[in-house]
Order: sequence, then structure tokens, then C-alpha cells
Amino acid sequence: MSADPAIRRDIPDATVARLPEYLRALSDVADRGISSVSSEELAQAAGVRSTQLRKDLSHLGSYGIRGVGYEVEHLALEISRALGLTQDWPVAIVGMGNLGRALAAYSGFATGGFHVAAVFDEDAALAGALVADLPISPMTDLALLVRERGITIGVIATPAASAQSVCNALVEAGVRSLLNFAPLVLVVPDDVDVRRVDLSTELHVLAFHEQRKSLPPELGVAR
Amino acid sequence: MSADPAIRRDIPDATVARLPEYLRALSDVADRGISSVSSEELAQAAGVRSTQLRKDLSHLGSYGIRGVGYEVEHLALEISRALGLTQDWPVAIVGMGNLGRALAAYSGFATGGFHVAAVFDEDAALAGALVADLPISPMTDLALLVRERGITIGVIATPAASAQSVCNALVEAGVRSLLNFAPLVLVVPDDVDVRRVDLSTELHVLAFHEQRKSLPPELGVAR
DNA sequence: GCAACTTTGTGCCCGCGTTCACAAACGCTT
DNA sequence: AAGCGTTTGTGAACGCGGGCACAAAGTTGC
Repeated sequence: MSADPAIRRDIPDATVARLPEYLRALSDVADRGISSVSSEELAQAAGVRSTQLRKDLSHLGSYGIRGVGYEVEHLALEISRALGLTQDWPVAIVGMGNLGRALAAYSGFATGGFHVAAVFDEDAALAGALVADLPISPMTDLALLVRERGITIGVIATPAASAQSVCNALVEAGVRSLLNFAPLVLVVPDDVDVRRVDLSTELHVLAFHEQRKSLPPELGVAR
Repeated sequence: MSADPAIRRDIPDATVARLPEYLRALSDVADRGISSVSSEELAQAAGVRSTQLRKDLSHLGSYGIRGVGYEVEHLALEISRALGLTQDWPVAIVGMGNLGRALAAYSGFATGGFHVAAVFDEDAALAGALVADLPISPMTDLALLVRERGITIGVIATPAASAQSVCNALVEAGVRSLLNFAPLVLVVPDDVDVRRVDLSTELHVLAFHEQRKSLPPELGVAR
């Protein structure tokens, strides 16, 4: 009845953000040899409410069996398909400082179709040095390698000072999805997606809540 | 008229998440020798709308001057105070793999009262080795050092397999704010805050949007 | 000292996301 | 085959956060 090919459109952003976690939880469950889970079990493993899980999954389609639960392998496949993990995603990392090197070596990278296809650094003196079995390329080769290797995702792991120019180079080369580790807001065209990961911001938020905990002189709200 | 001490309560989470960015934008502005900014200028530097910036700041208090703007240094101080950055925050990092070492060396750590007070690894063989001028301590010293050095924030940079046990040890030692880089949902008591940073999740979300860009056979929505 | 201009602070509305409540659907037992 | 228990899928209510419009308040110029 329902169309087979990726049917659903307009999956809410909030749902998309949780799908990777569901996928990870499913992987855990599968590793334990379990082939079927209820929304309640899976939700607990993913740290959300079961109703939320079911509503999220409902945006993908009806892949559960009422009275039983979800078939682990099948659901994992459907989520992977929705996220686009059934295809290969070559990634470029720019900035081979401590962080860039750690990212290049990060094993979690390998999960779900991603792989480091090239690494770059603005310091031409580093060119040729090996990082996780890959030679560091100079920025002048960026456009060429992006084209040759079909790179669609760029990771910026440079200092803040050079992040915008590196970003411009990536966009110029045709990369439209960026993961930014530099502590600044990048300016990009509308069709480019940027996600930012900032250690400093996370620490600040933690400090805020920690402060609230230590000085509760008034206002005893739940949180 | 208005009380001087940290007056405002219940700052929305969404606002708190943006305050660090405002602080960074203010720092940039200050570096350019500017002493006063309008909400419009500052908002642009922080990548938000000016109305949003003003509403966010209104939760802290009235620190702007109508017809003029905000005094850069004063506003930075007030945001710092709201976030709790006027005090010192000793941080412990657990897991001295590639990522842990990169984090320990990360300069952005130093901003706003944070500093790495101790680093740990479950591998006792690493004990004593220097990372960013700090000797790696064995996990058996965790409780002692947390107490001695007043550590309130813990960073988990271990593999997923050991993350939960490390988390338990940190919580047991009295740490109530955690930054988790391991790809799993930690189980913690209600009074413990956990923020998670996951490269894999970010890549998945990017892949989703990238996929949507490449295959636009139907539905020409704005996004 | 007054008027015109500028910029902040905020009340109100709207849209998104989360949760609740419940009906629909499935397996199992008798 | 029919009923019972279980679990999914979803319509509806609710609450939070963002953006608009505007009043309040301050500055500048004359």
C-alpha cells in the first residue's frame, strides 16, 4: 500500500537530530543478539520518552508491528536510509593541529558510510606528512581533490583566525556541508549547511548550571 | 532601584546556549577597540537577529542605553557573571587518547575561568606521563584530586566501552557537571548535568541535509 | 528647552515540538 | 474463531521560543 521508496518528506529537525542516537541504540541492541524491541526499551536506551520515539519514527513511515515492537535490523536499515547513510560520504578535514589529527584518527568516523578522503593544512611545510595513513595536502590542491574524490562534507579544525578563509575555499570548491570546530560564526551562502561544535560554549553552559546548583539561596524550582 | 546582585532567575535554556556566543562576539568587538555597540551590530557578529539578542539580554537585566547601544566591557562583564565565569572552574579530563590529549592542549580551554586541573587515564601504565605540562593520574587518585583541587566539571574522552564506569567514578567523586565525548547516553542521577558532543551525530545530520540537496525530484520547499 | 531621531526593552502572536490520551492493529490463548 | 492483552501510530492539547510591532527612554541639534 504505502510507497516503498523514501516516501516521507519534511522530517522535523528535532527528529533528525535524534535519529543517529536511535541508530546507535539499535546497534547496541543488535550486538546483544536481540532481534525485536519495543519503543519503551529502545527509548530508554536512547534516553528519550517512548512516545517521542514513536512520533519520531512515524515521520519515517510505519515500520513497527503493533503488539510486538520493531524488528531491529529492519528499523536500523530504514533509519540509515532516511539519514542517507546507505551511500558513501567522503569527508575532508582541514587543519592538522592537535584536534584535526585526533579527528582524522577517530574511529567513530568510519560508522555509516563516512571516511576521511583527504586532509589539508594551510602550512605548506606540513604537506606530505602522514596523518592516519593519509598524506597532508596543501590548500592549493583542495578544489582538485574535492572534485576527484567526490568530497561533499568538510570539517574545519583550524584556529579561529583562518577558519573563514578555509571555509570560503571549501565552499568555492563545491562543498556545501560543513562541520565547524573553530570558535566563530562562519558566513556562508544560504545553500551551505554549517554545524558547529564548540568546547568552550559547552563548558560555559555547564558552568552556568553548576553555578545555579551551588548557590540556591532562593527559588527552589525542580531543576 | 533594581537590585545589584545577580538578580534574574530562570534564564531560558535557549538563551543560555547563546550567551557564550555573545561573549565571543563582544570580545571580537573589544579587540577592534570599539567601546559601544548596537544590538544590530552585535547580533550580526553573533549570527542572530537583533530582536533575539535584545530579548536574550533582557533576561539578564537592563544593561543597554536607549538611543546608544551597549557598553562593550560592561555587557561582557554582566554576561560573564550570569554564566558564572567570574569564578574559577577547575576541570578534569578523563581518557588520554588522541582526543583527550587534544582537549588538554586546547587553548580555548583557558577562556573564562576554566583550566585543566588534572588529567586521568584508566591505563595505569600511562600514569606520570606528561600531557600539556600535567602528569597523567591513575583513576585511583580521582576522588582525592577532585576534592583537593576543587574540581567541579569532568570531561569524558574515553572509548564508549569505559565511559559509563568513568562517569560513575566522577559522580561518585562529587562531580556534577559532565561533558561527554563518548558516543553513548550516560545514566546519571537527576542532579548531574551532562552535555554531549558527538562527531558522529553531527556528521549524520549533515549527511541527511546533504542528501536532501542532491535529490530534489519533488517538493521545492525553501529549505 | 524642545523637537526629531535613534535604539532599547517588551507585550503579543504564531509556529514548532513534546506530551497525553486513545483508537487501531497485531499475536496469543482458549 | 473469538476475545484478551499488548504495543504501535496519531489526533489534540499544551508550553516554549522566536519574531513583530510599538512604547519607553535617551541623545543630538538648534
